[in-house]
Amino acid sequence: MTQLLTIFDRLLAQYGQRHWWPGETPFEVCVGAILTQNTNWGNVERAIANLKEAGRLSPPGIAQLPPDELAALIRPAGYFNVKAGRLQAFVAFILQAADGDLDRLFLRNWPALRDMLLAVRGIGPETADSILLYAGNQPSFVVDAYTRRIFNRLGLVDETIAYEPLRAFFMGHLPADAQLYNEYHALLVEHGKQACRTRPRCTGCCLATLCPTGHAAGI
DNA sequence: GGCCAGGACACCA
DNA sequence: TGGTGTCATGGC
Repeated sequence: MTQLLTIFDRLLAQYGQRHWWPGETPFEVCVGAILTQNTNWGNVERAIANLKEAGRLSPPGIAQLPPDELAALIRPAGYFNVKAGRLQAFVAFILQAADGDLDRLFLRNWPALRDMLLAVRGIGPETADSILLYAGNQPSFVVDAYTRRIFNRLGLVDETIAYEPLRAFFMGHLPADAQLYNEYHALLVEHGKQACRTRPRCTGCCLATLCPTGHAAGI
């Protein structure tokens, strides 16, 4: 608990509040969560802009669009055929489960809703947790490639740790606080982009003195 | 021109 | 259960 909060405090001091997730509405956050799968966020922004311009950034707007037309709109996000199917599976789910009303959807018990989201084709654990946390404000911690890389370098987890145990590591050591989870994941992404991608070890960054590999070895 | 980016899934052993 | 291939664009 203390160590995880120390890391959080240092990241917050370094980068400040991130005000995540970028998106004007909860639905836009959900769409972004699907489109950003293994994809640079800048490309996702182009795709979302296309959907907005076409007046299709809504559950019925996406549900009623022919798959090839939807794919053409989201083309900049990459994997456009795959993601078109995933977006339509997601909107079919929320239309069926809550008549397309996300506020209503998030009234459900969130662990049960997580299982329902995971059953939707194309919604894996990271996407489900991003939707729950950033669109639904539910305390479901999001872990990603940056999280695994950073905490492996800190010597706290194995680099091959699977998604669920890594998520459980955080949720077992932190209070169930959606605002804390929100900021923590956003800070980890920022740190991953700025520091951990450009340095082989976390020397010279705000976490250096906590890093047994980089700091102690002086790499 | 190669690598990477806020994954998920099918297939195989 | 774990490893590998596939999906694809755009920035650096």
